[in-house]
Amino acid sequence: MAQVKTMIDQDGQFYNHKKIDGKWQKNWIKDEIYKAVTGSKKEKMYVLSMFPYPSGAGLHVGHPRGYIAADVYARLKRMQGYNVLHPMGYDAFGLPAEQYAIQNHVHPREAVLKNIKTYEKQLEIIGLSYDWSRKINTTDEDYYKWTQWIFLKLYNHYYDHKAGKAKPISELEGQFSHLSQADKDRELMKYRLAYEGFSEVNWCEDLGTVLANDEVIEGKSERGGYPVVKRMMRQWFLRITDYADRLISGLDTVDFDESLKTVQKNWIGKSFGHELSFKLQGEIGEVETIKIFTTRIDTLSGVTFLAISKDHDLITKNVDKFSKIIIQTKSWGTDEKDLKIKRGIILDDIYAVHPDNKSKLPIYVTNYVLSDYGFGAVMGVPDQDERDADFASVYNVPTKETKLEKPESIEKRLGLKKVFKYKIRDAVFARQRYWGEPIPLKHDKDGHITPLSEKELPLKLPKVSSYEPIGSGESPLAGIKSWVKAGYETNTMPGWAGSSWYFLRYMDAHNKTAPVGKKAIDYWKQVDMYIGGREHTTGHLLYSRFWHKFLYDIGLTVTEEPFKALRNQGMILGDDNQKMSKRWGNVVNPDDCINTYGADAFRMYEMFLGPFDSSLPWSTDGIIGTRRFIDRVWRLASVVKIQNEKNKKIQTSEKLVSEINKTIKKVTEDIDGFAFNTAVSSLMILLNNFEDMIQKKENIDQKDFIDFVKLLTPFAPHISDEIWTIFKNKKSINVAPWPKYDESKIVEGTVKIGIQINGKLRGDIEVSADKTENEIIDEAKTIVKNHLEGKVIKKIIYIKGKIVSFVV
RNA sequence: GGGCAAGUGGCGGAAUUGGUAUACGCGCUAGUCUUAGGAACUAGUUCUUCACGGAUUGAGGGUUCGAGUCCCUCCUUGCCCACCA
Repeated sequence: MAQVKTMIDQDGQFYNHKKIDGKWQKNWIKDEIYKAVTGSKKEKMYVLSMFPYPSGAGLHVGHPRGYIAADVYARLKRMQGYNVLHPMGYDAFGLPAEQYAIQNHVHPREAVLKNIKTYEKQLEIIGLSYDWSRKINTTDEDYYKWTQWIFLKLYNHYYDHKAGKAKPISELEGQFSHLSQADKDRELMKYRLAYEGFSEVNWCEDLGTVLANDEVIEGKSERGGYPVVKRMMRQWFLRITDYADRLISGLDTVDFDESLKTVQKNWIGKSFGHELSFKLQGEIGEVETIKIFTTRIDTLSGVTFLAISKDHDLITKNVDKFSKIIIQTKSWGTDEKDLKIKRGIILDDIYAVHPDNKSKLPIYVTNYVLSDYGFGAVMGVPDQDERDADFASVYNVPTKETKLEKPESIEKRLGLKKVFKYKIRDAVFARQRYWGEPIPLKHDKDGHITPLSEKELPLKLPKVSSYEPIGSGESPLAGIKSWVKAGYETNTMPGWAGSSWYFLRYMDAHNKTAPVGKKAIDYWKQVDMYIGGREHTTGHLLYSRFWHKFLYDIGLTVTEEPFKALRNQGMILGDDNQKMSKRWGNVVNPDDCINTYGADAFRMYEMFLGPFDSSLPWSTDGIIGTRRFIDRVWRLASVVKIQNEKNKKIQTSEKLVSEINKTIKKVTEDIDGFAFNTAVSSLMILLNNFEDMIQKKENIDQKDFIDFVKLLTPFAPHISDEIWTIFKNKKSINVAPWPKYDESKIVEGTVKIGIQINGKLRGDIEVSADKTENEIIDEAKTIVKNHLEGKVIKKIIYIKGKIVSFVV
């Protein structure tokens, strides 16, 4: 190694990342080498990182991990000759910007633009290969125009379950032509994929606003600790439940993590069972039966009671009769702790009849039956169901031994239907807030709703004097006279609206006549590789899949699924193994790391830390390792350069050529498989091999060295380009062809294999490729002859290239 | 309570999927060069033992010539969902 050092000293040069990083970042933009070309003859490859919500806090070292991985992948694909689309943008509607606006009395847009600026500066110095010409921002009018457009399409379509796809609502209008306008509106609303309805919200009287679930802690507002109650509120919903089956079946066609698929399937929660009506007897009113859903119809003989929720029709349609019960149930808490205690009230003078044995079954109003699943009623089988048993023991309901029966015979006897039920609920698509897309609908005085025409889009957010929700719990839009007078909807869209289709917009970011043009969607089709956090599994990812399927139905997209493959990154934790947060004071800023060690060392370290999908603690100490690596590559480059200038004919040793070919294979496969940490480590091993050769005064052909630099390029694009030019190459190494390996050169002359006796390692042996099995075994015997003395060999196992094992 | 992961040196982790455990990096120890070094380089570094040797992948058991890897029981940690009938 002494030789290496001397040469460096003569040059007096160390790698100066501060100069070189910025130089190449500028060059790349100037030469537009990362620009994706729609319609190119090259094969397309759409690599996407989940776009960020630009918060005021900026990036910490955990955020870029996914971006860097996506970038490494995109750079590999580009070098492999693909036409790569790798864009970036911002998801900027939502609560934090609005809070900031309220506190600082500025327009939320100002906060958003300020934060985006910070983000962009931080992203820039990492050296990511984005095509910035396609940048989007969900709060731009040119963008949210199309979010509103999609909403209108949802409003104007229904789901035809026979055809298995969405169809125009106009097809249904004929059915209701005999009705009055108001009745017709009401009927159609039951079919629209975007529909108006009511749902319970967390209402805080003192704050005069609706709160999200995570803003409520133990029945009190997080801010101020004021009481929070449930209240019904007018909302908009999207009928995602109509797509439940396709959202499940589509999972079979995509390359996602199996555990993630399971989470989505469980979230959708499809279960198979039966519906059954129990006749009521006694002092019954309007309601004559209680309908239940069960997945265990085979346990019917064990039913000893019925349990219904406090919102069941039987109660709500007999308010006078059950007024006492209604008052009592109101005091039942809804917190986790309250729900652990089973509560119930028996209905007097009224009971259900068992369909088989005609026994009288008591009916209880309980807190453990959900009102919005099944029919808000269950048959109680204490003998079989733990929860029913739990309840029965508290209220002394008798238990009956269950004789399990074949579902088919019960179906036949009672004439039951098989049905499917889903856990997933229709998605609430309205927020009583200012900073979101206005919902493009008009309410007439008589209650009739008129959707805006496409020409009227975008419906722009009006200026308001205050961003606080108004005291009625409605959004600030309800406080604007002209807005209300015009009849515009005062709810805005939720934060996930803009993010449910943004990946389509990148394909054709400046299209004025459609969300995405025909030519662009036909070429790009779908995202080939999507990278982001696992926390979006049941939110963004499910909603995007839903929207995409709808857009497919109406002919806008050309694939059923938006994302062909998905990879999740693990979280970067603080060095105290806790989530990085200001609260714990363990936040590490990428800017400082990059400033000290350079973008390449930072990028490599992020990838080297550990497996991409596992959560790992950050330790800035370790980054010195990848920085040393960068320095050593730099020194090696100057040595190789001098060697090649001195000698015209240079041949790299066979052993090193073999190592290079091995590494080409390994790095290519590892990046494809998102095993970045082992890819980096194999680059380090190869560098060690190069240095060994230098130490042995062996020469290295610069062509072979450049192959190594190419392997390095996806991880460390700056130094790679700098070395590339030092060796008098033109353009950028980032668009140079990826090296290919030669399988025949990987095979080494000799292999060391282990010798085992009864499974214990007792020695090893150097074997050349031309030796036969018998020769190897005989040689092995002599090596371990001490261990074999006086023993009879019962069996010999030989695994080529791995092991010789003697059983004695 | 349910589901899903995962337990390997002082630390982050690797192991061709049943075949030489601890690659690579950090840290640490010693040395070289240096006015100096918290720089760079060289050598060493799982534990135990002066050594020969022995032990070792959360614990215990099993299958196998051979187990970090497969099976069973238990323990621990992390994440997600939580009364979905």
